[in-house]
Amino acid sequence: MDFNTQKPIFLQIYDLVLEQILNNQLTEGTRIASVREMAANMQVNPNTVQRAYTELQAKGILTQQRGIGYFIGAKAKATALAIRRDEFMRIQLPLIVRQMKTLGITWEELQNVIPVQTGIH
Amino acid sequence: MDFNTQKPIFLQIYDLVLEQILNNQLTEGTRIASVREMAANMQVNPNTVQRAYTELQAKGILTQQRGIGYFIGAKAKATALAIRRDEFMRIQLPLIVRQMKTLGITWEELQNVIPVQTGIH
Amino acid sequence: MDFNTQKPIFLQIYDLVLEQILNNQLTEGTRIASVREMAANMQVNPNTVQRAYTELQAKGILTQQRGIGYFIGAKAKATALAIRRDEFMRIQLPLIVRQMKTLGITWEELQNVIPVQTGIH
Amino acid sequence: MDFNTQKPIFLQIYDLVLEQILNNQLTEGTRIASVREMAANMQVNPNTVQRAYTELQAKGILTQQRGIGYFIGAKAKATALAIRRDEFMRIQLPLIVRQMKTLGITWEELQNVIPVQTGIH
DNA sequence: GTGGTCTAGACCACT
DNA sequence: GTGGTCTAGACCACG
Repeated sequence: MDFNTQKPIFLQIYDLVLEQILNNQLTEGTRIASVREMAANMQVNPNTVQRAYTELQAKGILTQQRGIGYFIGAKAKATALAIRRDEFMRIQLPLIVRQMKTLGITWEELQNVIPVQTGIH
Repeated sequence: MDFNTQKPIFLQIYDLVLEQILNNQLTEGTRIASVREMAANMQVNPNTVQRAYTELQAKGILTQQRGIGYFIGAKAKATALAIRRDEFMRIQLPLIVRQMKTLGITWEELQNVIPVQTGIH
Repeated sequence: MDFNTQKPIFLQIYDLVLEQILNNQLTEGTRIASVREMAANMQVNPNTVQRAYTELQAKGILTQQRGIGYFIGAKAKATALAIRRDEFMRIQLPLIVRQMKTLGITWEELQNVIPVQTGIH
Repeated sequence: MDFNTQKPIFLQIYDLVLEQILNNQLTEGTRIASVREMAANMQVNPNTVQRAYTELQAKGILTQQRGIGYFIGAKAKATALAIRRDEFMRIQLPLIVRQMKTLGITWEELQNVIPVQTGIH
């Protein structure tokens, strides 16, 4: 976890789980670390993890079995992908396009820069 | 101003000024609305405008003449463009690329969606 | 059992037994499944079944014969009905009436909707 | 607030606001008590109020103006009514119907009891 | 002043 | 053991 950024910790955990589902590191039906375990792993207060899990549950990514723990829900991967794509297309993309216009950056220019960046990492 | 978003209002003003400079709506050497005027226009607390102006001044976009007001600095347009491009290329672009990868979005797909969005404006 | 609801599992079992008594699926004097059997059937922790049985015993619905098992008590059906009716009339009905008032739902409207719902079962 | 019930306090506050909107005690566009004010009124921790407000905002009942406070949203009344009606019809009504069946309570019986109850209160 | 987040620690119901 | 709620108190960004 990155404690020195603007992004709330609970959101960082939320995103982490989503990403691990998209990466197949967490597969549908498996149990995810308990609130307390995750809190210990992340060096974070259990309440903070709780909040992330609650939001994930509200979106159908996690399901809960009482007294047992949280599990990756069925269709979690599809849902996660849909959520992310929607966010990207609806919120981020328009901002990007608008900014490129005012800055006079073209798509061609962009695609020339990208190979350099992705080649390094 | 959009009061119902997460983006701080002072940042919205900051961005607005930058954009107007890039659009030549504000040209170098002209006087920009006073803190109070701008606050009245925007239906916003003067403190908020003050903060935006202060940050713009720190970046050399605005210059202050005490008792007279704020002026668009020399080279403001070039500076604004440099700031924005740098931000975009160094910070935003890598995030975008990374996200597109995990979401499986291609550049071709993106360019198909964009005309629809930009066609509206 | 429904693990994904807010209703405690032990209460779900409690309700199930009551309902089966009212439906004559469980008749007075018969032996009910042992805690372990029921737990196995329901895919549930024996403690959970135990709790349901204990509460049923406290209300006189079940009687326990040590070393043999639990039995449906004499007058179980009458008791079950009394408990339920009392709960319904004293606790639930006033809440329902109050809510219908604030929502502007009439009894006529309700009875139009119900056939649709009950027609399915 | 009722601290001795099963119903979480934050939900009680949530419901209270919804009810006051339905009662026209809170009208669209007005500012609702700040988190801290409400917390003081209710003798409750600010975090608890915060949670209620956040959920209300997520449902579009409240809107937020940064640094100013929460306001009753446009269409709040209609939304509140829709939420409540949906809950009632989808969740509560089927339970009621099912219970009436097993208890052998008829609608006629019900409507005879109700005038007595509502007459008193 | 406003809301937003986080921690530490507690208590509770449930399995 | 599990999660759910709550408190007290703190710190922060924003207006």
